Amino acid sequence: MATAVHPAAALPATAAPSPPRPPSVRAALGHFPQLHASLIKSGELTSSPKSFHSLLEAAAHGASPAQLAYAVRLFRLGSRPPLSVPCYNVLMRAFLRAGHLEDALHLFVEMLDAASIWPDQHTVACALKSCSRMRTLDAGRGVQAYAVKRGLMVDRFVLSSLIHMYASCGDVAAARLLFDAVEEKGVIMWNAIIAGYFKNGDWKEVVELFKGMHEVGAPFDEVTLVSVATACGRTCDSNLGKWIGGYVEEKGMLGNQNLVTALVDMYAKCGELGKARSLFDGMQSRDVVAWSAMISGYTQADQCQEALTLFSEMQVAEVEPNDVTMVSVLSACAVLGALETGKWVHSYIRKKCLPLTVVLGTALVDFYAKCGCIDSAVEAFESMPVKNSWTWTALIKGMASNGRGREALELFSSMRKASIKPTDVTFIGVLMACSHNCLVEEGRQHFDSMTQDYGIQPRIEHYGCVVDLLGRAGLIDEAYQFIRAMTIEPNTVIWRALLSSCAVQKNVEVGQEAFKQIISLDPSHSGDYTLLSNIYASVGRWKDAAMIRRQMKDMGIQKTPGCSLIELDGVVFEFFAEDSDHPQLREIYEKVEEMINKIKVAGYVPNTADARLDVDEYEKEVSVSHHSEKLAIAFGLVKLRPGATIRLSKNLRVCTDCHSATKLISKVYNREIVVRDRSRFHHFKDGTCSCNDYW
DNA sequence: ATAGGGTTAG
Repeated sequence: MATAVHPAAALPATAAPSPPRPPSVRAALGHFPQLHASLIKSGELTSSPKSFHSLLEAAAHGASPAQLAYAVRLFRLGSRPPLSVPCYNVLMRAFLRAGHLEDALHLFVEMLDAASIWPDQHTVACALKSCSRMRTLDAGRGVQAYAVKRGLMVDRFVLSSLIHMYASCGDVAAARLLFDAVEEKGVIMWNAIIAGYFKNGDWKEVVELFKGMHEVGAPFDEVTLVSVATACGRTCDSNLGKWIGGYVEEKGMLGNQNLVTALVDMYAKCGELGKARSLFDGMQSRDVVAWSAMISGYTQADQCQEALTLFSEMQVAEVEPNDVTMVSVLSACAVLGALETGKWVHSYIRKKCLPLTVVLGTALVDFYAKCGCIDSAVEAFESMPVKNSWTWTALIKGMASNGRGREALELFSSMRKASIKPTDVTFIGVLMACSHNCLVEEGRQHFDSMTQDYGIQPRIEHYGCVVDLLGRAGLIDEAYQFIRAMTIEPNTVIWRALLSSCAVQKNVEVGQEAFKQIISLDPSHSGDYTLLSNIYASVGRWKDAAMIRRQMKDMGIQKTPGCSLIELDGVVFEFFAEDSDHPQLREIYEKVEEMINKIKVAGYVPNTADARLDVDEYEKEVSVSHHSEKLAIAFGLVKLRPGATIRLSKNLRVCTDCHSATKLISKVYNREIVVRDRSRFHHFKDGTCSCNDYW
C-alpha cells in the first residue's frame, strides 16, 4: 500500500531568503524546508550522506502527516546520495509512529530486493513491531527467518521485539520459549514477556511472573508496574495492588501519568472507589485514558450516575472522549435506561467519526436493547463492519428480553450459519427466548446441544432458564424433577424461578416446597413471602396468605423499596413508592388520581394483593396507586411532550396491579409506555403488553 | 548516524 504524499502546498509557497548556515543541521528542526533549500544551493545535499540523513531524520521526526510526506518525498528524490540502512530505518520508524504499518513492512521487503542493502538489527526490530501491530504471525516468522540467517538473534532489541511479536499474535508459548532461552534477562525482556501475558488476558500469569521476579531479585521499573497493577485489578489481587500503590507513593512515582492511571484502574476494580478517585483528583493532568479509567471504574462498580456526572466533567475539562470512553458511558446509560444521553453519545460517535470497533458497536447494540429500542439495536448491529459472538449475543438477549423470542431464535440460527461460535451467555439468551415463547421442546434441544455440540457446561443461570421454561409452560412437576436432577446445587434463583411459576400456575403444593427451600438458603428476601402469600390468596386460602405476611413481619423482613427511573432532558429522575421527596409532588399525585379515575372508567379494578394488610381496602387502593411506577408514569405524562413514548426502568418485577393499570393507561392516554423490569421489557401499547401477560 | 517494554472497554 502506498502512502499518500501530501501536496507541496503544505510547504511555504516561496522559500525564505537563505538564512546564514545554522551551526548544526539538527538544530534546524522545524525549519527543514528552508534548510533543504540551502543544502541544495550549497550542493551539500547530494554530496554529504550525513547531511541528507540528518535532514531526512528531522522531517521524519515531525509529528504532522505533512512532515512525514515531506520525508517520503526526500527519500524518493532522484538527486540525493545513495540510501543507507539507517535512512531506511528512520523512515520505517516514522511509518510505525504514524500507524502506516504496511508501509513500514514494505520498506523491509524493498530492502531485501535492493542490491547492496542489508536490513540490520534496527530494521528487523521495526519490521517485527509492525508485524506485532498487524498481528500477522506469518510475516513475523518470515522476518525471524531473516534474523536467524543474518545472525541477529543475539541482539537484545531483536529478541524483545520477537517476544513481543509472538505474544501479540497470540502465541504466548512461543514467546515464553524465546524468553526462557535468554541468558541475561534485563528489565525490558521481563516487561516484554509480561506484556505478552497481559495482551492475552492471562492476568494471573502476569502477577505470578512479577512475584517470580521479586524472588530472584530481578529488576523492575515503572513500565513493569503499569502492567502488574492493571493485572491486580483484573484478578482482584488487592494485596499486591496495595503494595504497588504504596511503593509508587513511597518512591515518588506519582508523576508518571500512565502509572497513576493504572493505579486508578486497579483501585476501582478492587472496589476502592474512594482511593481511586483521590488519586485521580490528585493527577496534575488527566488524559483521555485517565478519564476513561475513572469512568469505567464507576460503571463497573454500578455507580452509573457517578459515571455520567464524571463524563460531563470530562467535557467541561475539554478532554475529547474516544471509543473506549464511550463504551463505559454507553454501558452506564444502558444500566440507567438513559436513552437520551445514550442517543447523544451515538450521534457524537458519528459526528467525530470514532472508530466503530466491535466493542463499541456491541456496547451500542446492548445499550439500545437495554433501553427497549430493539429496532435501533438492530440498526446498530447492521451498521457494524465487524461483529463477534458478543455482538450477536447482545442482540439475541435483547430480542429475547423485549418479547421477540422468535426473532431471537432466528438470529441464533443466522449466527451459526455465519460460523460465529456461541458462548455460554448466548445460550442464556436462546433459553430465555424459548421460555418467553413457551417453546419447550426447542428449549430442551438447545440445552442439550449446548453441552453436546459446543462443550459448554451449564451454569446455574442455564438451569434457571430451563426451570423457568418448564414452569411457565405449566410443567411444574417436570421442573421440580429437573431441579432434583441438577448436577450442581440449586440456589435461591433456581427455587425462586420455580416459585414464580407456581404463582402463575396457582400450584400450592410445589410452591410451598420451593418456598421452604428458599427460606433455608436465604430467609431475608421479601419477594418470596409475597409470592407464596399470593399463591395462597389466588386459591382463596386467605388465612394462610395472612399467616405468611405475619411471619414476614415478625421476622422483621423489609420489603425492598420499589424504585422507578425515568429520564427527562438527559437527567435521570428516581421515584420511590409513596415518594414524598420530589419537587413537583403535588402535580404528580394529582395526575396519578386523574389516571386512576380515567382507567377505572375503562374497566380498571385495583388489585391489592401486593398491598399492606394492616389497612382497610380504600387505603390499600391508595397505597397501590402510589407505587413508584405509577408516580413515574404520571411524571412522564406531565413532563414529556405529547405523544412521546414514556420509558422507565424499575428495580423489581412489575406487580400485577401496575401491569394491568399500565395497559389501560397506554390505551386511555394513547401513549406507548416501555417498562424495563429486573429481567425483561414490557412494551405497552393500545391496552396490550408485548409480554402477553406472561412474565 | 537510529532503538526495545506500558494504562482505559462489551
